[in-house]
Amino acid sequence: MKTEKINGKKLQGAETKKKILISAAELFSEYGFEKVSVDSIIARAGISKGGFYVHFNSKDTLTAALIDEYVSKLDLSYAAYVKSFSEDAEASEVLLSLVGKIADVITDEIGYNLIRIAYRIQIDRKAPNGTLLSSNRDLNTVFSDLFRRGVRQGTFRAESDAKTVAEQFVTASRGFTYEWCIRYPEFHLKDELLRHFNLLLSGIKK
Amino acid sequence: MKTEKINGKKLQGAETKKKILISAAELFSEYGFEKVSVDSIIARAGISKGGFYVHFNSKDTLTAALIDEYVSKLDLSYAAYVKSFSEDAEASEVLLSLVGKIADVITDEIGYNLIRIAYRIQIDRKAPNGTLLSSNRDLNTVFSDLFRRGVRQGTFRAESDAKTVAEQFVTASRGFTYEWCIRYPEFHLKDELLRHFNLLLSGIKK
DNA sequence: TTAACATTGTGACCATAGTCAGTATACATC
DNA sequence: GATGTATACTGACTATGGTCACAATGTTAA
Repeated sequence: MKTEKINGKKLQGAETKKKILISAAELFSEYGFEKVSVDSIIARAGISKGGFYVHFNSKDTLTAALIDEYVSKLDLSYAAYVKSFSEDAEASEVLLSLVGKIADVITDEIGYNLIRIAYRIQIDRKAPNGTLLSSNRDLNTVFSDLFRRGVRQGTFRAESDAKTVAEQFVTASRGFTYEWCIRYPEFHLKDELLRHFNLLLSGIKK
Repeated sequence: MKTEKINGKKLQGAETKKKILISAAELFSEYGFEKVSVDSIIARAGISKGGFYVHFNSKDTLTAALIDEYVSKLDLSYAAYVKSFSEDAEASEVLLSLVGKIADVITDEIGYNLIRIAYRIQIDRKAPNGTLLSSNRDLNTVFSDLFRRGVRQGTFRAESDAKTVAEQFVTASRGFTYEWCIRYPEFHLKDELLRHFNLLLSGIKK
């Protein structure tokens, strides 16, 4: 008597999906994301081609799910990082530290290969919209909180909406990360990001 | 007696390459960039698979060459656009107009599909480095000239190097265009670009 | 002239992502 | 219990980008 008979078809499906995710994760960590074929994943998971596509619309969808899982852990650390500063710390200084931290995480912890694949998948749009984008939602909040702190402290202009400014911060960060992907290794992400945010802070006009 | 015998092998090769480019351009305009296979290109060009790969390292390389050809024409118009303003025009106003113009060209003239493919090819890095990036070199000059004008007019801070600032402008433009690609059609490129450049101009700090 | 070399070109072949008609099984309804 | 339906699953098949051993032909040097 099999467990799936007791627990129903949906549970069986969920277990198969988990098997795929585990097999893929293993293979990816063994051979790297780009060298793993769908065939090798299904071979290890012990299922058929068609079975794979019951659970994932594409190889990219699976990859996105795994990357998302991995990256979302790191993403949580941003809020913690900001909290490690004193409440009285200058918003602009915390902001620049955070941006530096983001650059470090991207270049050192996540790494070029993973980021490049994630950014390619996003532009191909084969993975469900926002699987990878959504991980930046937390970051959005962190940024808008920091902006509000600056306004409260009286050092930031209060003209703009915090949410809008935060979105621009995230977009700029992602944009510079894209640039890093297409210019790697010449483009120094941390330097350029900090330069840009410095410019954003002080402005160009007198 | 064939012309290629008179003019040598290299000319023969060049003509084949041209045949490929023309066939591909025709097919792309008939069916759209993504629906054209290498097989259909070589069928129309009347050559073999191997012959194709003598002249192009990948399908993306060919596509990049065609996109580059198409886009480089449009790119020239930026310098002309800036020249259409009076020399005395406020640098910041010309800058914002230019950014708006760039957004218009991207969204209306080049279009979502082409841009997305170009940006994907760049991230895949199968096309020779800079085939598409280089088209922004002119834009770089336009931006740095504008920045210098602002400094000369006394409205811009003179702290930064014009070349560095211009690079940031180009990077930010490209970054926001990437964002447009992954968020299309929700993300409004022109609005967001203008918003960002406005912020860059006036700064966040008081 | 001949021999070595470089370049263009051929087409069979491979790798791999994705499709689809059909099968099997669990569950709901009568 | 029979029937119908939804979901999971199978595996052969297709589409397509790319490779490679080899052939043909032009070029250069002895």
